Amino acid sequence: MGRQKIEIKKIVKKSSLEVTFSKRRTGLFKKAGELCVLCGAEAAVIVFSPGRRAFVFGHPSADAVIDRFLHRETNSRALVPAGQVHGHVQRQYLEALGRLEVKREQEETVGGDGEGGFWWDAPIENMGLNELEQFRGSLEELRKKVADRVEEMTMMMMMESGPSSTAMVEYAAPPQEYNSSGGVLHGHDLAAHGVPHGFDFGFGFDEHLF
Amino acid sequence: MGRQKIEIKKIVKKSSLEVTFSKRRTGLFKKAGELCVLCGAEAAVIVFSPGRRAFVFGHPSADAVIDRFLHRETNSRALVPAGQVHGHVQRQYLEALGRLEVKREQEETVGGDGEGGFWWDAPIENMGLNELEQFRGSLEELRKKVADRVEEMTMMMMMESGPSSTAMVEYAAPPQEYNSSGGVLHGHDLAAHGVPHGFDFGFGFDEHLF
DNA sequence: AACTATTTATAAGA
DNA sequence: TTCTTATAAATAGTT
Repeated sequence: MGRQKIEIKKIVKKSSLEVTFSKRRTGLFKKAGELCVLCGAEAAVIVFSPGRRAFVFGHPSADAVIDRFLHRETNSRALVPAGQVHGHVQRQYLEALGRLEVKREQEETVGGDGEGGFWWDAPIENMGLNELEQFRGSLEELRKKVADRVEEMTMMMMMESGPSSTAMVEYAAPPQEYNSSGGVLHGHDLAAHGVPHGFDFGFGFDEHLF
Repeated sequence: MGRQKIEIKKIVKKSSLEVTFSKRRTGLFKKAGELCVLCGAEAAVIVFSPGRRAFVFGHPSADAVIDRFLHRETNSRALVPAGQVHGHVQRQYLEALGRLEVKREQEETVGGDGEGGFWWDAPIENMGLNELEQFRGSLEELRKKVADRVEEMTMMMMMESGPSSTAMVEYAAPPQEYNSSGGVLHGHDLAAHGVPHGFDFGFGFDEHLF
């Protein structure tokens, strides 16, 4: 949608990638907001830039939508686009497990044009089940943290009110940076997430941020 | 973007609303997918139609992105659009609790054009804390179900493989209905979500679905 | 950041 | 509902 048609393939030129990411993320959030208003829908959009920065849109809030989604897994029906049902379930779990030590090819300005496929298309047959166990353990831990959080919430709920609305938030990985507008919610406030958090699988990558 | 410009306000004519929701939801997912491919980003989009049906887009999977989001709450910076920070935290929790008995004004073809505000802007001061307890209890229940699910997964993970890709899934609240395309994964399969599920608060409304 | 030439998305209509 | 088509929007390449 511009001076020239582009193929939907990874942009290699970093500067272009950044500007495109910025423009399209904005457009995506706008679209999401319009959908909510026009149709009375509720939506959440979470986007992680290749630089690991998280951008979030939510109406009425990302947490509300995410919670709603996470709490009603039963009674579902899938409409997978192409012909890809195989490995779906499996892959989701792999992802949930915190993503394995599969090499990730991003930010590397892979000169050529070959798609090469996404990293999560990597083989998984050899994966052990210990991750599964780890997951179970983490969940148990989660349960505990939630129980504790309930106490905190009990307090917090007593002291706030007033209208709110659609919120677009950027969760930054790095300590300081990127304050274009709006107030800053501090740790304590942000800790109040619908679904308790704070448990981690211990995985992660070190990439440049932008 | 069509024969005629439209205002971004809730569509009252139900038939139009359904068509618009469908078209725009599709467009939103497409945009999200393009953003992921073009920029090497990861994104998740969750949309609940006014009929309470959930549509989900995710790359590499909604769960992966959601998990990643939920696990890194610290170091955040908020960019709230208007001037609305009040009640945010609180509201998030209310949402998480499964939404209270706040009258929901949707689908009702409220003739006029007055916005009237969203249902979630309803007062909440009178809410008790019993819901909180119920939440805690549900979580405990969740933990159990997850533990069981781990067993199932152990089995499932052994028998699937092959490339997959970005997945668009529709989670339907009602038992049967709405199969426009793609294969149908049965309960057992779909139960395999990154973040365990299956617990319910017992709330809910009965609305038409679309 | 702004500015347009074009490509896309999509509101109506069939 | 699925397909057209006229237009409104989004945005790629530039400045």
